Amino acid sequence: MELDKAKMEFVQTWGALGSSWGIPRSMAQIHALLLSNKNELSTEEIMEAIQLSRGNVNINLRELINWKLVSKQNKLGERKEFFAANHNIWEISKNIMQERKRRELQPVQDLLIALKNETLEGDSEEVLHFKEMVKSLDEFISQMDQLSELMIKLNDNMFFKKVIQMFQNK
Amino acid sequence: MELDKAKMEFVQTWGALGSSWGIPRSMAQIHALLLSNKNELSTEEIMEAIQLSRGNVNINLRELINWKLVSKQNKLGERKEFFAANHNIWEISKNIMQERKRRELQPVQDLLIALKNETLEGDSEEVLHFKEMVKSLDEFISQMDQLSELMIKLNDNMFFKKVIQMFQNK
DNA sequence: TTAAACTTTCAATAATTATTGAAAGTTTGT
DNA sequence: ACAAACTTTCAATAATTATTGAAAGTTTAA
Repeated sequence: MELDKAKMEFVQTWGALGSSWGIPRSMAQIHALLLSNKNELSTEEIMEAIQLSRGNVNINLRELINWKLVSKQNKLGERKEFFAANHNIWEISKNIMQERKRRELQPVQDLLIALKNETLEGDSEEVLHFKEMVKSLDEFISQMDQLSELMIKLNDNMFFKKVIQMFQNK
Repeated sequence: MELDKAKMEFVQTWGALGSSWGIPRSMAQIHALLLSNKNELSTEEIMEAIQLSRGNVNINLRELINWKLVSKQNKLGERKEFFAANHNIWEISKNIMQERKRRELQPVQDLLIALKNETLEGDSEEVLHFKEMVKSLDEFISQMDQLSELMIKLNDNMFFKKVIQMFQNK
């Protein structure tokens, strides 16, 4: 198969994945294209490769930079800007997790904490149940949070593998 | 604060979270409502509480049942069906993870495996980079997969906490 | 200081996805 | 067999979200 065809298949599939997880398809596609390329690409090259408008590419590149998944590069003697993906899979996943946590999980945690501190009026058994639910959700989220922190620290591939193996036989 | 008000805040926030993660807002809202209630609710009660149409509630309840997050219940002497959430947070997260893995991650894994087995034509350095990228993504996904399997096994709260603590000081 | 090269913005539009609600379908009791 | 009670379906519609593209803005070099 032609390399370029393989790249485009990856771009499509990665775009679909993003899309079903609430990431704009174009953003995920641009990310996939940059991941596929060792070298940095210009806005024009991205537009051409995935058939997107200039505005779309511009906005989504900015977002990818916010997420720390892509960085701007300058080429000697070239006026225009080039873009390259961060190719470290651990950093990629760390940055995606951090960003989504901050944007989308934080509001939930904030509400759960607020609800924990509220005195609720109503049928006492129902109040008890609700409080219990809020508490266990909050605990669960905290634990996932800790687990993700842990994973970030354990970004040494080998060590991580060992940890998993170690507990796999439990 | 009134219990019902607290419930509705939770419903709204949970709905927004779902929405930003590619889960239909109504589905997440219905789930949140059922989580908030100890007792099972009828379609009518759900429609009333969240102001949704009968069709919407029906379809999203079916989906929640597919995801194993909700079950149908019968009440003695009542003809209509009632619905109750699974209240075990570990099972909830396990089921959500499994479902999303199956639906959305599987196609990516399939593609990555296919690409690993392809012979690619093109500039050899670029091919090498692309192959490397595919390989490390595939490895990463497998590891996350294993980690999630592990977590499912470690659904004993206490033990899980210990594991985290154990490595936290690393 | 000019103008070409390049980037950014954002109102308009398109595409996608979710929701409605009425009609059709099913089940149950008499 | 009937009809009331209830559930399901799905074409039409609404809501949301993403994308376009042309105009405005910026930077650079001569």
